[in-house]
Amino acid sequence: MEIREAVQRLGALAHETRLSVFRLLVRRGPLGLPAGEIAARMGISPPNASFHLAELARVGLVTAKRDGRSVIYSVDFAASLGLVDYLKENCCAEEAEPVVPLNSITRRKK
Amino acid sequence: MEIREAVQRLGALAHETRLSVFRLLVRRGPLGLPAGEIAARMGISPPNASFHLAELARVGLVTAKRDGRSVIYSVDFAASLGLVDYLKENCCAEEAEPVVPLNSITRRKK
DNA sequence: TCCATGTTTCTATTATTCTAGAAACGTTTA
DNA sequence: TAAACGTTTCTAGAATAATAGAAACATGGA
Repeated sequence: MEIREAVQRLGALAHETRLSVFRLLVRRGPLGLPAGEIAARMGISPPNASFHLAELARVGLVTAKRDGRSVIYSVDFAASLGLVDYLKENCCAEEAEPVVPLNSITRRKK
Repeated sequence: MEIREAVQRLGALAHETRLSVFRLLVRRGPLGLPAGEIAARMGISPPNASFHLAELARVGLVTAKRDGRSVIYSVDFAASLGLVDYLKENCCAEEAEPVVPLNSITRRKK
């Protein structure tokens, strides 16, 4: 995953309402939930839910499909796992290669 | 980890400069790097680096300690791992318990 | 076709975040 | 103590994100 994509997805989850929505959808699994029910469960207005769901969809963490009058949102688990893997690899690998030539950038007089 | 904390840490990483700084520090490991060298490596001004480092420190992802004139920043690996674990548990557990009583919230006429 | 339902888009407002540059602060060395 | 260095804080401005409510859009059923 590229850093831009990671930043966008992290940003999408970096909001309490959106993270809660996302967790709800994860628990729900592949079935997904209609937008209106998500709004009701979260206690937010349908426009607000739509706004946040659109952001989650924009960055690829959830997908939407219409079913009659409803729009069913569900998690894209591959994308979600991809983000977790990115963090694991880039943010917790303590024993990775050292950052090399310290003095090549800030030249300090010995 | 509580959701508030997760949101704050996700938000701290949801910025290209900060995520790059964080990755640099992860690669550097426990030794850490002084603020000025971080700024030089990232190609940003010292005040801007300080601003982003302060945010990373505020949410607990990095720690700072003074060493002479320099301030050395290094990753808090426990906190970082905690965030990754939070995501793994809450965002990828496809087979978790189902979201239960669908009709108790939005009552639809059968 | 008309109406009800579910959802999204639009508009306006407020709040937050980011950046740049100047100034201030703390530490070391002369 | 004065000067230099490394870093942070402050100030102001610009950009971005979030919320509410009204309006518009899409679908299904009478």
